[in-house]
Amino acid sequence: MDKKRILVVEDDPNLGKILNEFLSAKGYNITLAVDGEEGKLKFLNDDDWDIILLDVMMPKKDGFSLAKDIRKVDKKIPIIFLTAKSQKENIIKAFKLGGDDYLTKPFSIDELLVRMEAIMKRTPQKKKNILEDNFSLGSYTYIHNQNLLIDFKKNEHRLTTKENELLKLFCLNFNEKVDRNTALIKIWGDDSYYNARSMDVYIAKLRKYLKADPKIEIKTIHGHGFKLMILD
Amino acid sequence: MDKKRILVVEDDPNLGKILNEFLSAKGYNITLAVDGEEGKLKFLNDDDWDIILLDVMMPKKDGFSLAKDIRKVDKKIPIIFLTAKSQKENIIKAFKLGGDDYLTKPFSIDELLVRMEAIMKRTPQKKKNILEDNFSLGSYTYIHNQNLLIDFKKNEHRLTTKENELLKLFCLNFNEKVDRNTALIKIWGDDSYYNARSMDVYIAKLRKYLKADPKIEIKTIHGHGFKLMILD
DNA sequence: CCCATATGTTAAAATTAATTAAAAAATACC
DNA sequence: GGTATTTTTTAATTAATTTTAACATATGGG
Repeated sequence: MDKKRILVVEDDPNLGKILNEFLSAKGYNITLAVDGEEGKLKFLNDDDWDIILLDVMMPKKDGFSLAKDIRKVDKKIPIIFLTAKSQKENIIKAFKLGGDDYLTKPFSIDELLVRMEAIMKRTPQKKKNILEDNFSLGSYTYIHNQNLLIDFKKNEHRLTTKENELLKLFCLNFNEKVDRNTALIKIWGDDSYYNARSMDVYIAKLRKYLKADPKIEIKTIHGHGFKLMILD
Repeated sequence: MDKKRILVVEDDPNLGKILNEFLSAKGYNITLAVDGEEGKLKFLNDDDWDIILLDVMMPKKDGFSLAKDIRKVDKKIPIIFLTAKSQKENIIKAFKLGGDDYLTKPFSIDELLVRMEAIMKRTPQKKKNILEDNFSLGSYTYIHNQNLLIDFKKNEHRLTTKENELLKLFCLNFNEKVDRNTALIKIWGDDSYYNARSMDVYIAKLRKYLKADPKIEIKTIHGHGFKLMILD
């Protein structure tokens, strides 16, 4: 089984080091970021995190603000806040922002571990295996890391970067809604009007590629986004 | 609308009363047990709890022991411990027993609420409000995830997103009242005047689609909402 | 029975999405 | 380094969906 991947965003190098060593020893794969902006970059740069630990007070971008940005793109990834100050309003705010837990420093690292595990126990496994090699999409085969979409007659479509990122996002969220904004921020970096129009063009392209199998549909959810699904 | 059901096992009558009143006011359905044994009986006597709040120190049967018994029967039901003493070993033990959170008295009741909601957000809904793929609606067949309403002559109506969400909500609550506000908040996000008028337009559309079968009716409950039902 | 309010219905307006083509930008090739 | 090719973005048009508006009708309390 793959190691779970944890993004730790923490500006205190001591605590960062402790977390890194302890959690690595427990079999996790740790990535450390030392401020909110670096945390955001690392988060966006990758898409198979299992959990995120966020310091609240940090340079450049605080943990609450980062959590808000993360939730725009990913509604489900577990987030635990680690913080020095623990006023009641802050705790409530942390959960309202979509946080899953809130620990006040200094905390027991054993407690952090069991709390992390309790949350992850309730979090559906990421479908990273689905995209490991060949993803079967109706009568198509999709090999995302070769940008290849192959139909049942072995005709190959070589996908461009953007086409591939979009299709990959849909496959990772197969049968689930993908919000327009989520896709725009993840793939284009921001959700401006013109990027949205550009995405619409790519949706049309993907639909054209996929039309040989009438059972595959990129369904529009008006005002929200899209859903890749197979009809039966 | 069905309320979430909470089993509170707490021997302190004051705290029990506070929890009952507060959580009831927040729209939950509370059942109170005053010791571990009563808690166990009430838990076993019913099988659609949404979350369990357990005091640790209680007469007859302590919270840890009760949690252990509950986990023998149900691996998934969320459990939150509420306790006066907060030694590190106890916290760890609580989570090792399958607990989902651990609050030390006195705790903020608002914090309890947001923590409960954070856990339940990650807990799959009970099956009872999941619609079958092909829902038989009088002489129609409704395939909600394809936005299709098919009449007995195989004529298809492709429903728009809003039409579909509304019909789906009615089918989930077939033969039961759906409040206007419930529908507005679930589908439109808020219950402003114009959204309400918009919903009325959609009600008219659905009635038009469904008029081929005179037995199907979206009944108006003046001042409250609607009820989808079949006449006989 | 009246009246204020809620709901029903239809059409027009506004918004959002789909599609196609052309322009611009990026990349590959010689 | 310049040119051809591919990819991406912008633009313009069309289509679909949703909201607003205007007016009709029904309901229930006083």
